[in-house]
Amino acid sequence: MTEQIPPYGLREKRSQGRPRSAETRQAILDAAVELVGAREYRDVSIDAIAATARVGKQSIYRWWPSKADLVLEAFTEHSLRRMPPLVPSADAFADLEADLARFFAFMRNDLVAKGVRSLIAEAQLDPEFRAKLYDGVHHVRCEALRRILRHGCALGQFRRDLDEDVLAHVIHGAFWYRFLSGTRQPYDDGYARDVVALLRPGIEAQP
Amino acid sequence: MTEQIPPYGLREKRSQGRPRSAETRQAILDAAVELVGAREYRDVSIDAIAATARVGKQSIYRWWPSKADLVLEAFTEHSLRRMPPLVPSADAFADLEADLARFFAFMRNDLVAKGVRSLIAEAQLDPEFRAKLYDGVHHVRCEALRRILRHGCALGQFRRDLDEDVLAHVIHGAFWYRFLSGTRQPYDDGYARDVVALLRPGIEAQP
Amino acid sequence: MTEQIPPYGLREKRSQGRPRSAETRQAILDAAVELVGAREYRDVSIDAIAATARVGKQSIYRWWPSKADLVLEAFTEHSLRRMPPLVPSADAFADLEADLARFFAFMRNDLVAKGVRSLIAEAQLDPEFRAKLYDGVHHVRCEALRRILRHGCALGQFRRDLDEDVLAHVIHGAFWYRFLSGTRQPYDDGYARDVVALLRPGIEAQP
Amino acid sequence: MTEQIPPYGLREKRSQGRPRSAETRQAILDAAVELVGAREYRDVSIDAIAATARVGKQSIYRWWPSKADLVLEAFTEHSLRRMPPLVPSADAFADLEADLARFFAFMRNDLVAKGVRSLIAEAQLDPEFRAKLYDGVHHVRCEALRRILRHGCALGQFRRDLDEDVLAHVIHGAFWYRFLSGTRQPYDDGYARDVVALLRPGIEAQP
DNA sequence: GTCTAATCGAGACGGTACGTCGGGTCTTTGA
DNA sequence: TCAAAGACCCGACGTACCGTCTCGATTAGAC
Repeated sequence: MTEQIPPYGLREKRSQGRPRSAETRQAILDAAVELVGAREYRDVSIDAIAATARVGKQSIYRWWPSKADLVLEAFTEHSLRRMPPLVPSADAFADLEADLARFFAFMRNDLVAKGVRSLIAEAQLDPEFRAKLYDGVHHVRCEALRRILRHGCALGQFRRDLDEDVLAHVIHGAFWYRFLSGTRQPYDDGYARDVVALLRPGIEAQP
Repeated sequence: MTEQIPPYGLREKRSQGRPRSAETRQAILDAAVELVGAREYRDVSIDAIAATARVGKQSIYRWWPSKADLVLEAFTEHSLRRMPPLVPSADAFADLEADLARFFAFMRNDLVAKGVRSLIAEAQLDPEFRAKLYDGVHHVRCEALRRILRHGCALGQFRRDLDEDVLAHVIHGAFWYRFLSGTRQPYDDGYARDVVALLRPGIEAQP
Repeated sequence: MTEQIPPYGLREKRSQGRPRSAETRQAILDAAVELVGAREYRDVSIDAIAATARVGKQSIYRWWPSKADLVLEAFTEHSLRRMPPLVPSADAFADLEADLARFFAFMRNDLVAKGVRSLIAEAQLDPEFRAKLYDGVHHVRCEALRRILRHGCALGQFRRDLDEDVLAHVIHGAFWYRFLSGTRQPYDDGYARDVVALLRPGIEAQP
Repeated sequence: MTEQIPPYGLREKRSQGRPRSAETRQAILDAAVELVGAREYRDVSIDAIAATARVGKQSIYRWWPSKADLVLEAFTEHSLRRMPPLVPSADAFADLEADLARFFAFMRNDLVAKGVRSLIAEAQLDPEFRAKLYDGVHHVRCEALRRILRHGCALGQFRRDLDEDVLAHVIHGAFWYRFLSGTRQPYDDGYARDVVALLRPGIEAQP
């Protein structure tokens, strides 16, 4: 995720000196999630995270370059990784709709939504972080979608000449637009169905 | 736009006292655009805007409740309003693609992109501002799209049973995803063509 | 005292902008004296002074370059200026002894001693501040002594060929040594008498 | 010197385990002197001393309770002990002047002066350390002076009824005042001569 | 032609958070 | 047990902005 800092436990060489404390790390991540849930992201200060985690501020700055990076890692561990991959069925269109519906449901969780919104905001203000977020969130989702697309091609349901990127971005865009724009229309099961229905004729392999 | 404070010149009754200075107002808006262009939005402080505009800080707070509202108004006047409506032709699909391509080109301008990114970021962190931004930006674009859709229906090119909202959000989402997610794929004329081509079978009226 | 910052109320031009608040200034000085009295100088943080004075930290940094400068001004106003000049009598030796005894008594006050010790400490660590402290404290005392010396010469009690600086430094040194060195011998009326008695033969005009 | 911790090599029983490294001890003391010479005492951190000495921080804290104690020991070994006792001559006044002049010259060394100033500063802020410093520095000097006084008495040059403490403090005060107060007058051979000359009539045994 | 009240530039004010530094302790590995 | 390394908790630092306030100086309409 955050490329500079390898995930805890994976550093190649046990360097000398006192090793990093796993309790401290987890306390910080937990505090971050808790506070982002409890108040506006803007109003979550590093000071408050440190105080909540009963940790020195330096222990945060030692391992994460910014609040955004910390929150990204916190939410990645807390929730974003918790969406298990979909098991493909015999109907790729159904899989597509199910995957969308499942993702929509996942994002309707208030805590998750709040965290993701914060990350999106941060990403707009910092191109470097935008890249990190792409790798950590968007890229993962795109891969999931791509798997369904290839499965649909293999099943013969989808056209062979589809541009995967365009399709993936249109489908995901449908979600992100409703999530980010402030429109009041929901991203629910019905929306998932409508989106797939709208795109189906453009995707479907001709008989 | 900023609901609390009606746009300059529209307040019903100017009670006695010194009237608002138009130069001051414009200097503030200009300074805001200039500074957002020159550095990162988060590094643009109200103090800096006031100093650049050679204006007292109070003169900013008197008329705009926050930096975000100021920047929204500044960019609305500076650029967002500058996109004239498209004149409909005999081919609604061509109109759709042209409108998209035109909007993409508009957003490829660095200054505009920077301003819009800032506003999107702010909108994620503040639900109230999200609503303002929807009215000021997204709603306007949706209306433009709707006009094309209705024209397409009138021409008999588009299906009558389309859900305008779903279609508008899918189309716009295609743009916003590429703009916001950090993916490296461009939003250019080719993308506009691809998006319309992908959706065409789902939109087109059946013979 | 602090040369950069003219004493409050003496700045030549009423510059534009909100004028400096006298209440704020006094609250800061009072808080400084109070806290230096209540705990060790080292443990008096700028944060604590600001909090005690119910004042923003910036309001301290705006007017004093360091804690030492603040404490110097605070104690100058609080106590160091409070020692009224001695009225010369017909016996310059008695005047000398009385002035010393009076100064000793003044410095036996715990609060004053604590403040002065802090300032001496700071002065050792910072040559610039040492100069400020010399002007504000040592120089003032030297002047008082010089006045007595000249008076003694005028009366014909003191030798004419005395080196004022040497004499002043020997006399003051007698005090500062006991005050600063950590010796347990007191600086009391008896010590004032002994010092004057020891020096008398070297000072006295020969018949 | 540092009462809690007996000088290296004097602890009665070295219990089992790895013994203290003399190289480590010396490296720390050397680093302390080097850094105090190179920058301001207040800017010399324990971290920096440890890094310069290529030593763990704990190895410092294990043996010295504070930076001040470390610097006191470092300078005691480095320089303060290096002033050999004066050999008494047949003229106690000349001895007195020579001893003063020699001490002045010693303190005119920049490195020594910097170290001593630091220690004096620390002593003002910490009564406990003040006592240590008195024992380590002031008391030693007082003893040297006392020896000259007694020699002068034995020779019949000095009055028998002198108060040793008063005299010692006046003489030493003459130095410390010029050293500590920030006055620009020097503590040189001439000053030594002037001080002794001023005091001579008060000291000299009456014929 | 005053009077009056809001506006203007300027900048001080009470706050909050920042990211860094240093102190003194603790926990590893290794000698 | 000591030593080097360095992570840990803690608290202070000095700075940057925030949004509010208080000045003197303007300004145009109301009287």
